[in-house]
Parts: sequence; structure tokens; C-alpha cells
Amino acid sequence: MLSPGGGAYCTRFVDRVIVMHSGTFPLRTDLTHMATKSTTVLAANKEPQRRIKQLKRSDLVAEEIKRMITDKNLNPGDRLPRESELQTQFDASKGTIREALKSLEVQGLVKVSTGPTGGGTVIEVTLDRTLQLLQNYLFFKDVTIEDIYAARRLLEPELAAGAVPHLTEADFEGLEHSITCCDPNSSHEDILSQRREDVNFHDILAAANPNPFLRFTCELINEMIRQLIVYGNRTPKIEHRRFGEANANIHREITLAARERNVELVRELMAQHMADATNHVKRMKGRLQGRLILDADSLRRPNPGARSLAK
Amino acid sequence: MLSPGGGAYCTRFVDRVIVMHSGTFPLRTDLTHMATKSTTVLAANKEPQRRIKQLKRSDLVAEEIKRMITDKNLNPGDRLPRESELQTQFDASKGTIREALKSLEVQGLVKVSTGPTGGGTVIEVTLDRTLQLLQNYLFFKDVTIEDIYAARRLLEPELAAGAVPHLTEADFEGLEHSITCCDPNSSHEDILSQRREDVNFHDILAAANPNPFLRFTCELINEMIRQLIVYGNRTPKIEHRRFGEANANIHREITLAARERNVELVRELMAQHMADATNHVKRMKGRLQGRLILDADSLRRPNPGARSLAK
DNA sequence: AGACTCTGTTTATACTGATAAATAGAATAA
DNA sequence: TTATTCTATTTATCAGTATAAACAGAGTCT
Repeated sequence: MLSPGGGAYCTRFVDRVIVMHSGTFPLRTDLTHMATKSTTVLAANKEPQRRIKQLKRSDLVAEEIKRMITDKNLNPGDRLPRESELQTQFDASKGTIREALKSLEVQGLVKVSTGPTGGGTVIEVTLDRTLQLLQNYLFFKDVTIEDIYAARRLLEPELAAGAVPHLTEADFEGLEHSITCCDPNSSHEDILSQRREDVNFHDILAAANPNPFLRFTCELINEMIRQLIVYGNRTPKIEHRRFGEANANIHREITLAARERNVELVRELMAQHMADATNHVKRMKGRLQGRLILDADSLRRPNPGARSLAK
Repeated sequence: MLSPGGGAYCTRFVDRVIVMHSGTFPLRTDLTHMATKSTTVLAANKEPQRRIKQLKRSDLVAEEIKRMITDKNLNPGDRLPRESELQTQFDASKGTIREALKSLEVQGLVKVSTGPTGGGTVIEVTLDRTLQLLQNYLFFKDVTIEDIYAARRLLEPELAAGAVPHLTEADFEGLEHSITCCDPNSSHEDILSQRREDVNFHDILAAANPNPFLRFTCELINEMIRQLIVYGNRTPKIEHRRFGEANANIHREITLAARERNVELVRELMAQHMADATNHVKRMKGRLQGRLILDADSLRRPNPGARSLAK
């Protein structure tokens, strides 16, 4: 039962990982004992047992580190033990620990840095990272812009309505600023920037909504619109202008209604806005550009527009 | 410009990664050339340049492999070059390649196996994996069950309505089977299993809806309900029973309406169903149990209930 | 023929050791 | 005080070696 390279290894046909510690951590955790081997009866059975994928040591370690995070109640900003300590703690080699940390890094849970006091740090998973991982999933599906707007029509009115009671003066100013930016009559931004700025309006509303799940879903939609929509080259400028003007107008109305804390009116106006936008986008032949490739930028800026609102 | 260990390394202050190939792949890709060094002027500037995070070699390689997948148009099932080939192709060491592959593996894009014909294989990202990654994000938020039902109330009626025209006879049978399973009067499953089986009904409807984004969102909600909801221990059995009976009844009505292809009726019934369910869950003190820990099972079964429907 | 077992090859998995790069903090100089 | 240099610590990356797992193909039995 020795592994490639010498360490303790883990039998195939592992059936279930048993959790066995709950709080403190022994200095050395032998991962081998964490799996019960099911002594598979290979009698005369054609399909002996659904052959399950062997868990790699690095995956076990990654799980354990996660468990450590929850057990020790580590919060974003707290540091993990350094690599060498993890080595002795889990009785694994450098490479294995490294793979485990890479796993957590990809998941957006930890950040690793060099130097003294370096090593892994627990961080809060960002929306950006989550969106990237989600894009991997959606890459294989065939999502159209109409699909997204169908969901948006359902969610956005309620999102806006729920946000109204929580909007602060700063929020209102943000809303008005966004309107100025994307109004073709007052802004000198280029057309695509205006379309993108447009989304900020909705992001502000989303941030003010107290429902984190609804907020997430709408922020996700906003981010997809911001990042993935491309318009047909042939779309005449006048269409863009019309779209921008219509948006600016309805955004103004919504802001006004929100200032008056008129929840029902905001809901109605937003529903109207979504219906209009759907038509505009259709006319402008907007479509989604699926990107499996995560651009390097996103890995570099860990917390881009870090906005902690409406907690 | 030599790296730790001797290989080519990558300068700090990287500004932008330049994409430079589009189709075929040179035998050896020197990642070093892919980054333009911005020869930062360190004159008398206090904040010389926003010090951006250095991209690790393994991340560059992972990106390149992704690009390779899109460029060469590799589909699920297609195989990646073996590790040793990747080593020479990207001029990186075993460990680095390994970390890159681990990254892709965690993202759910690639599966790695041993043996001849082994190595990396492109796979379609599963819903399960995506959900896990999403849970990392939601772990830090404070999502309640009411939050989820708020979104569910908005989406589910439309989802069901959109599914109606696409339901097959097999689907109807599935719906009816699910009803039998979760009806407390005809089923002998334990209470929690009934609650879970309940969700299958909605999964069948989701699978039949042609909108992949809406489908995803609802499947996500379903999975969260299935996996994360726990009820207060004190909830009397009679409440569970009432909930089950009410669900079975409305599910029956919905199925009937769907068989008659009555889209509007289905939408209305589902809206009613969601309103009822919200109340039940509230009364039963259902709440979400956040789990950062991904259980080992999920890594082992790559495609659990693999259902390819409504393509 | 069809099902089983044995054997060898291929490939990933894991461990070790060594060196470069990054960085925080102490020591030093202006 | 302020700016610079030095030093110690820790990750990042390379290289090499050994073992387990997966598979294919030959041989064996019924």
C-alpha cells in the first residue's frame, strides 16, 4: 500500500470518505485512513460495481483544507499554514500540496503569495471569478441573448422593487450619473461604452436589494450583458442612438419613482423597460459571444470594483 | 530572465497578454513571448504602476490549453496531448503542466486518467460541478430559503409554461411517477426522500424548456433545494404530510393541464403552487445549510443523472 | 467461439532535491 | 525622519526517479 514515490496511497474502489475530526487538527493527518476500502465482491457479476473515479491525493488534501477553513472558522484575510507545514500535516509532498492549493486558487477561495508571511490566504470568492466558472458551463450550451432577456424580464422588475426601500442618497446620485453617461445627447462616450455604462444603472439597483440570491442572479445577467454581447456590424448608428435615448428616459422615470419610494410604479416601469430593451436588442441583432477563454486580466485583478453595499 | 530552476520565466509588470496564434500550434510555444513587458519608468514616481498580480506559468499554460481547445475545436471526448508532450510544447516542467491540468480539472473542463490512451480528455462541464463552484460563492453570502423561493416564484411559472409544448410522453410518465413517489398516501419513502423526489417533478419540466439559461437557473435552484434544505427537527410530521399532499395534488393538476397543452393554465397553477410552497416552507422552518465542503462523491461521479434532453 | 487470466507497455501519480524570484522587515545611510 | 540596502523567509519552477493504475493483447480453459 505504498504510493508512487513512496508515500501512503489510497486504494481504488473507495466508497465513502469518512469525516473523523471536528475542531482541532492533529499534527499529521493520515489521509489514507479517511477512506474505507469496499472489498468489492467480484463474484459472477458482469457489471461488478460502478467503477468510481479514484480520488487523487491532491483532491483529498484540498477537501481537508476546506474543512480546515470551516472547522477553524477562518474568514477572508486569514492565512493558511505555509506549504511546508501543510506537507507535514497531511504527509504529502510539495507537488501534491501545490496541486491542492492550485485547486483552491482556481475555485477562488484562496490567494497565494510569496515572501515572508506569504502562503495561502483565505479570500471571499468574487462575482467575477464565479462568472468565469459559470461561463465554462454555459460555453457548451447554446445560450442566445433572447434567452437571457427572458429571465431578465422576470427578475429585474422584482429586483428593482425590492431595492427601492434601501436606496441611499449616494445610490440615487450613482443612478443619475449613470443616466448622464449613457444618454447619447449628453455623453461623448463611444457607443459600446454607453451600452456598457447602461448596465451600471441596474447594478446599483441590484446592489441595494437585500436578497443575495436574486442579487447574484441579476448581477450575473448584468455581467453577461456587459461582457458577452456583441452587436451586428451593420446595425445603423441611429438604432444605437434610439436605444440609448429610450434607456435614458426610462431610467430617469425609474429614478424619480424610486426617489418617491413608489415601489409599485418602479416595478411597472422596469417591466416596461425590459420589454422595450428586448425589442431593441432583437432589432439590433445583438448576440452572445461565448468565451471559454478566461482572459488574463481577470486573474490579475482579484477584486475589481469592490463594492460592499447593502450588507 | 531565467526562472527558478532554469527555465524561461516571465517578467513582472506584465501588462497584457497578446494572442498570437490562431489555428495550428507551433511545436514549442514560448510563453515568455506572450507577454509584453512594459518597461516601467521608475523615475520619481511614488506609485510607479499599479502592481498587478504576476500570472503564474501554470495559469498561462492552462489558458493556452483552453485556447487550444477552442482553436482546434476540440469537443467533449477528444483527448489532449499527453503530459510529456505538453511539457515540450510549452517548455514547462512536469509540475507546472500538472498544475495547469489540475486547474482545468477543477473547472470541470478536463478529466485525466492513467494508462495507455490515458491523459487529459475534454469533457462537458456538468451542472453538478458548476453548482459546487457556485456554492463557494454563495457560502460567503447569507442566503436564506426565502431568498431562493423569491426567485423561484418568479421563474418557475414561466419555465413550466415554456416547457409545455415540448413535453413528450416519456416526460409525462416521469411526472406521474414522481407524483406517486412523493404522495404520502401512496409512497413508503421516508419524509426527507419525499421532499427530494418532489424536486424531480420540476427537474423534468426544466429539462424540457428550450431556454438554456432559464433552465440552468431553475436547475440550480432545484439542486440547492435538494441538497441544502434542512428542516427544523421540531417540525411535526403532520406538516410534512400536508406539504406532501398539497404538492402531489397540484402536481397532478399541472400534469393534467400540460397534457392538454394548456400553457396559460400551467403558468397559473405553477404560480399558485409556488405561493403555497413558500408558505409551507416558512411554516416548517426550512433553512439552508451552507456547505463549503464539496463532498467526495461529487468528484467521483462525473455525470450523475446524465440526461440529454431538449437539445 | 466466448470468457477468463496473465503479462507487458503506457501513462499518470507521487516523492525528493535544488535554485530563482518575491517580499516583509531589519539594518543602515542621508 | 526618510530613503535605501541587506537579509531571511517563502513560494515558483525546474529536474530526476520510482510506483500504481489502466489497458491491450496473448495465451488458456470451457
